[in-house]
Amino acid sequence: MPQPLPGRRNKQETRTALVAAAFDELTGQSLDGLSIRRLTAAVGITPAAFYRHFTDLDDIGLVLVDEAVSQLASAVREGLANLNQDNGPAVIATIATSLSEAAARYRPQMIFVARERCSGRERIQVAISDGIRRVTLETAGELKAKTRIRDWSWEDTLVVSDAMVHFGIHFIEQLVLSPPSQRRTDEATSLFYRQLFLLAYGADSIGPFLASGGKIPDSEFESAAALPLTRTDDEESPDLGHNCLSDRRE
Amino acid sequence: MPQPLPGRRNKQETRTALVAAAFDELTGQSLDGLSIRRLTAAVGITPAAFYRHFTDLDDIGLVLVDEAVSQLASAVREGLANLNQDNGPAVIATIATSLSEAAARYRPQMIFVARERCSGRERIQVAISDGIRRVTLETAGELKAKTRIRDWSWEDTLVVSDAMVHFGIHFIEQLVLSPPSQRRTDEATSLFYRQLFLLAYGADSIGPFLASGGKIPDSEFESAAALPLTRTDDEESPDLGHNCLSDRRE
DNA sequence: TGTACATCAGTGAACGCGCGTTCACTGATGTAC
DNA sequence: TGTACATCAGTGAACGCGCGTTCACTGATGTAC
Repeated sequence: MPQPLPGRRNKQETRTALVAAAFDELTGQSLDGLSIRRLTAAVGITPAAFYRHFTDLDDIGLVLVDEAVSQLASAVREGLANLNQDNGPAVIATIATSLSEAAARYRPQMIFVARERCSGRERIQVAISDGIRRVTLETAGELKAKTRIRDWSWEDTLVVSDAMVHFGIHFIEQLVLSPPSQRRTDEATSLFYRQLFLLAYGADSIGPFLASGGKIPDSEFESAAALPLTRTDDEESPDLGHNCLSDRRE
Repeated sequence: MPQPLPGRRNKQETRTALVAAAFDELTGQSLDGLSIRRLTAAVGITPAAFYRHFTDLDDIGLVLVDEAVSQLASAVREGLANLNQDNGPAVIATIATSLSEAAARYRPQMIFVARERCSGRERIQVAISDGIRRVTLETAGELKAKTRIRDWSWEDTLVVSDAMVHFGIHFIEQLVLSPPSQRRTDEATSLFYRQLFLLAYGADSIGPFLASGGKIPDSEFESAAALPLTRTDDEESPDLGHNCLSDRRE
């Protein structure tokens, strides 16, 4: 039975078209401004038909989040693929290339992430934050697996991966939120490149300090002093799994 | 003539109330979802009266940007007030304190900045980006004036200040975008604190490298290679002015 | 092969609603003389 | 002090519009026998 199910003629196609049209519309406005009527008009169906596919705007929004975060995660994963501690500049260049390719190829998806990351729609915002969190965790896993950071605590590693991911998001935002221009692209790329460099230098510089039993002095910063900053070798991995991003729901 | 102008009874008061009500409404939704009718109802005037004060939603939006960016800039300026190269941890703690105080005191304003920074309303987005750019420039000026970074080129200094500002925005976003909880606040503070530390270590570590005539190798990163990374002492300050943020329009 | 039936993606009309914006107006305030 | 006048923040009714959602329906498709 390779034929489509009875009566379900092109349901999946229409659904896909709706999602694509949504990304397209959201290139120029926020989810709050999306309208079911305009969306269905773009796909060539009646407004009422929308409800055959989604229960409401938040429902399709979560699908958008899923796809967008997924593309972001792929780009990051690709960028980190040949992470190692020996050829820093090349690794950083690879990361920058992966992200800027993703920004070009999946521009609507990246715009969506940037825009709705802080949106007022709580479910959407939470879903995106969770996705980014998973990317950050995976990045931390890669750092521990492949760089000198491997001796750091998970917590300190996450400080680095969070910084990397946010530099990356900042980079993508710059590439994607105004009409692409070569000059702006070059500037953003150069900025991202140097920021990762700065981070690598910082981590390298703190690393030996920690390894020699040192501790970043935080005594003067009372309210955050509760959290440890020392090196720990035997710490448990957080609820991560190195390919936590692979198990996409289908 | 200390009395109000004829007929203008409480115009300024009403206007202020509208702005306040707008920030209040925008705590839970984006500018795209704001309605003139709900806004005026919150203030206790008729929808039509809105047009005595603003021409449309974008118009009041620009006023919101102005106030919000201004509060952000004040917080950053306060945080940087006693920057110097000798007591890193204390300086970083001061910055963190200033930002988290601003997040608590001006929560609606900070939410607005976070949310509309990538909004689809171009004029709003550009206005916020410009504001953040000014904060970044001012931060760079402070770094050059008060830290070891003073020997860096403006361009490289901006790499550091941009990173600092975006860590700061990231920090504020975390404090402000979900209901405040002590645990989350502590975690975000600790993260911000360590990220600035990492940056400081990175800058310190690259600094001597540059000062000894070194150059960060970027030969493997062709597309960004056009931009210089060497130390330059005689470079012109960019269009900045150290108090470029002080000349608010009244 | 032919007929009766089930499925279900999409239709089209209808609904009530909140929206932005306009307009002639009101009435409190202050000024001119 | 009193009167005529100008100013203008706010009114309230009205408008046309696009919105989300509902509902009984249609008609193409595939299945049972």
